Amino acid sequence: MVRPREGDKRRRIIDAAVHVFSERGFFNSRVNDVAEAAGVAGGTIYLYFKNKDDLLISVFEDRMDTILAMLKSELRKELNPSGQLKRFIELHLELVQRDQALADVLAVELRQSAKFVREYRARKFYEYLGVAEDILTDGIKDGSFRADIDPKLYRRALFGALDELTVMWLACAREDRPAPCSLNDAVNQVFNLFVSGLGPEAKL
Amino acid sequence: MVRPREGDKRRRIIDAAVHVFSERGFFNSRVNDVAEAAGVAGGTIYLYFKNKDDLLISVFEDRMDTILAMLKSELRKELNPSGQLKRFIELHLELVQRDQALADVLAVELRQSAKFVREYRARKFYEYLGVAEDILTDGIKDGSFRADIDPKLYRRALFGALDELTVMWLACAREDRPAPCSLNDAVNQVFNLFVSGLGPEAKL
DNA sequence: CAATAATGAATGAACATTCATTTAGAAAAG
DNA sequence: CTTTTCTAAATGAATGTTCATTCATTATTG
Repeated sequence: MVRPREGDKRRRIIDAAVHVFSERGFFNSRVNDVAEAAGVAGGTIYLYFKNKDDLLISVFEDRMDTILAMLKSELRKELNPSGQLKRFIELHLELVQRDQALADVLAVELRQSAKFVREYRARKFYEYLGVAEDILTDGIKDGSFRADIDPKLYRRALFGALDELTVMWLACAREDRPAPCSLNDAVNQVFNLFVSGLGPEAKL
Repeated sequence: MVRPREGDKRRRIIDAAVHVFSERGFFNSRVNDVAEAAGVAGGTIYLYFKNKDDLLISVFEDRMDTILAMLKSELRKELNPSGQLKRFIELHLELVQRDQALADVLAVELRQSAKFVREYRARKFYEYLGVAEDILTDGIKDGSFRADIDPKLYRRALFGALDELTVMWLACAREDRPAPCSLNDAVNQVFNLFVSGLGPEAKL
């Protein structure tokens, strides 16, 4: 059995793809751009990926594996649903700051693949939503969240809110505008929104 | 002066584009598909629009004009920020049900144009966000909303939540799955979320 | 020297856009 | 009221470019 000659070429290609896609956008990126960035010949991409769409989807799957593992392990350290919710928000927004290229691919570029949006079932996206849903149902069970919410709907609302903030943040970064607020502020605002809403007097 | 031969061709093309784009997706739609659907020759598109991207952006602008006018006139009928917020949510989600093709173009297809996402400043999108922001600041001013929220952030969270619900709804419709809940339920859930949060005991 | 990995030049399909030509209606002329 | 002329509007076949993808060839390694 012949091993790949150097390092994991598949990994190198995926890493390169994150950066190329986030810089030029998925549709403006040539497969050869990714190859070049990975230090590999154009045709080599096709030894590891079926086509350009498959490469994008593979980027998604690869990174989501890491994110989901990290997310689950971090949430296990939180004792109650409220703390988990806060940590969930924090981890989502932290990622945006720590790895803007990845955030851009996940929040913007992925939506540009018809394959992804329409055909491919993003099992790992639903897994991410599932983590949020579990926090909500646990919270309902132990009385820390009201019982009359629809967790399927709330998990989407939560994801949508975080995703939109991500897009806003990325737009600022791309245009060298200052971030609208600190990470900590954003986490607190979103957490407050979801726990207390707009109501004038917060319980806490 | 020679008038256009029949009806407003520009309008016919825009109307056709909404349907073609929502059915096949922006990138899978040929300019000729739109022309055919509009009962017009391929080249005619280019008498009214600079290019394919410009057509997409024109669809956006055209429809947003209508939506913004309707939105503002409806909100004027509401007496307090709370009522306005509820109506805002209602109108957003109502549109998704009433005109799925349009909702799909606004929530999904538009994100597929690099021009739109990266270069074109969607003034009318910010106008839409501005309407939400005004509701929030009015509410803070008259004491119905807490003063420690960041309206710029909350308006995004609100839009993001509604947008994500839109995407969910459209996915269901496309796959002939039943809607996750009634329009009324969704409106109440989102309104409750934003006004009262998840806290176990709602004020109301 | 197999057997597999990698290469990158060549291919060909897809499609946005162009533009030489045609059409239709308005005005002018008779 | 025809007929002719004129011009903007419309047409759609042809163009040209842009890549994703392929595959015959070369390199590597056990």
